Amino acid sequence: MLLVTLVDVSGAVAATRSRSRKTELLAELFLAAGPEDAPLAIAYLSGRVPQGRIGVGWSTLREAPAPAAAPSLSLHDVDAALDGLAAVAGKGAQAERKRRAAALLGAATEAEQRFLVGLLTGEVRQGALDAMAAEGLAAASGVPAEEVRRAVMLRGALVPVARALLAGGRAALGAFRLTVGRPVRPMLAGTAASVAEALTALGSCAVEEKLDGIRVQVHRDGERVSVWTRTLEDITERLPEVVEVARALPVSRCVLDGEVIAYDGAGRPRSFQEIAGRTGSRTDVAKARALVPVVPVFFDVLLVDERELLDAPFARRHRELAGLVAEENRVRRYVVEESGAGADALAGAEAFLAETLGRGHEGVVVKDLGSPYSAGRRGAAWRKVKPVHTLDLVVLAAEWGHGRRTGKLSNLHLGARGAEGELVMLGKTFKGLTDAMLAEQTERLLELSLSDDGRTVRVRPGLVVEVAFDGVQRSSRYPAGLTLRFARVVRYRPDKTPEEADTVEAVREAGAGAA
DNA sequence: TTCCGACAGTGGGGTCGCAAT
DNA sequence: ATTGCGACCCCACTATCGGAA
Repeated sequence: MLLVTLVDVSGAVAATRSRSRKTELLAELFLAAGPEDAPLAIAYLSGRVPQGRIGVGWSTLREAPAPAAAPSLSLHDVDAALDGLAAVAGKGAQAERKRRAAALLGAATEAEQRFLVGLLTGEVRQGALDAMAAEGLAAASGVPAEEVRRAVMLRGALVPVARALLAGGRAALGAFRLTVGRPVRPMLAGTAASVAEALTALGSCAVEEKLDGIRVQVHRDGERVSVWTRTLEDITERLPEVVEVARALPVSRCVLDGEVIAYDGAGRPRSFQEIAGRTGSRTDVAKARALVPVVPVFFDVLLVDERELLDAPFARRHRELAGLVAEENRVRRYVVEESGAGADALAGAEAFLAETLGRGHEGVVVKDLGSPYSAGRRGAAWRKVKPVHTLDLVVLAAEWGHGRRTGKLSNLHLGARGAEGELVMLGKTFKGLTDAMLAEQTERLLELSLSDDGRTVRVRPGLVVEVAFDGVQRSSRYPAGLTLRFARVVRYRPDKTPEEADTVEAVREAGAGAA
């Protein structure tokens, strides 16, 4: 199949907002590709490259060569070029990657170049990625979408499922079962504004500690142990402590879900930054381990010996977990039975949240005790509750938006008042803004404009915004040495002047309170 | 008819490893 | 030794479609 065929379909998918139409277009293309080309077509149209890390990003692709006049590239040509790129390493790698990328782009037409650049920078913006591609695959093969989705969740990837389905038909999906040694997509949590809201939504539930670390899925088969992240990266080699804990469990096979954290000398949880640094270290694991030893803390189990538990209710899965894993390697929890739901249960759950925060953790996750493990879904069955802080900050500048925000000032630079009354930048945010707010802030900020370099508009201090955030973290980027974690705009404060905005000192205190 | 679950889009800061400077 | 880049970790929120209620 020619790349141009796929690029045309991507354009058509982007041009319609109807999801059912997108699904039809994808299905037609997958059928046309045939078993030979469909895996590549599906990978590219779901915004992925099979090679994974290829070391090519925006910077490498900045200056594209003149486009080809006529399309000639096939999907296999692209695949071969990406194989070549992925294999480049060592001295001169940057230049060699640039050369190879330019050769590929030079063989592509203008439209093909745009698609390839988007694909390689993770910005295939056609309003249909992984989940829509799975829908398209289901439509193309005449198999219920639910079965395709489940197979993808259990295999952890779409392309192998597509290959099997197109070659072997619906019956081939039976092979995709929970398999020890092969990770499934983890179940994710939705949010709730308060414990009360979560309890009302869920009935019989467990309120569990939410730990601020790295999500891990651990598989053990005999002496063989593997550890994966949320996106199913294999990090077994980096976390020997986790392997040791798994090997010591009194079973021969199991699949566990949990979080890796670290404690300081006083037994308080260390910051996310420290844990992430440790988990990311792979060159000298022994040294990293000595500095920041980690501990796995599990909250779910998907398989024990021959018992597959994905579809078992959470209450049953937790009984299995408690029988398998020592208390110090399990999250603390507070159980609310439906029969006991009421003021007492709410008070108990809220007290548990307060204790959890007091121990230095992030918040709680409230989980429906009757729910199965919905691999890969941001299930309504799990709801996280975290405290939110807010401050009033001054807009110092704003960046022009991209995509659907083109022509609107979007990303706000936020400042607090310093000791001398000067404004100190603390970070940026583009979150929480409705279309109406985007339109209004664009107009107001342009009135306050001091300069515009085409990317960033600097403004006179005038606009004050109420910003919500989860906490304060150390920063090497901003002058005060700190920045807000997950900042988002709640509302404008037209009633406040920049002189009435919060101070850096107040931000620091909010951070201390949050920790 | 209205409501709500699921998706995609729009990006944020920190950290590590690698190659270039 | 420092810097730039890519890739990954954590993530919040809004708009929209289309099926459920």
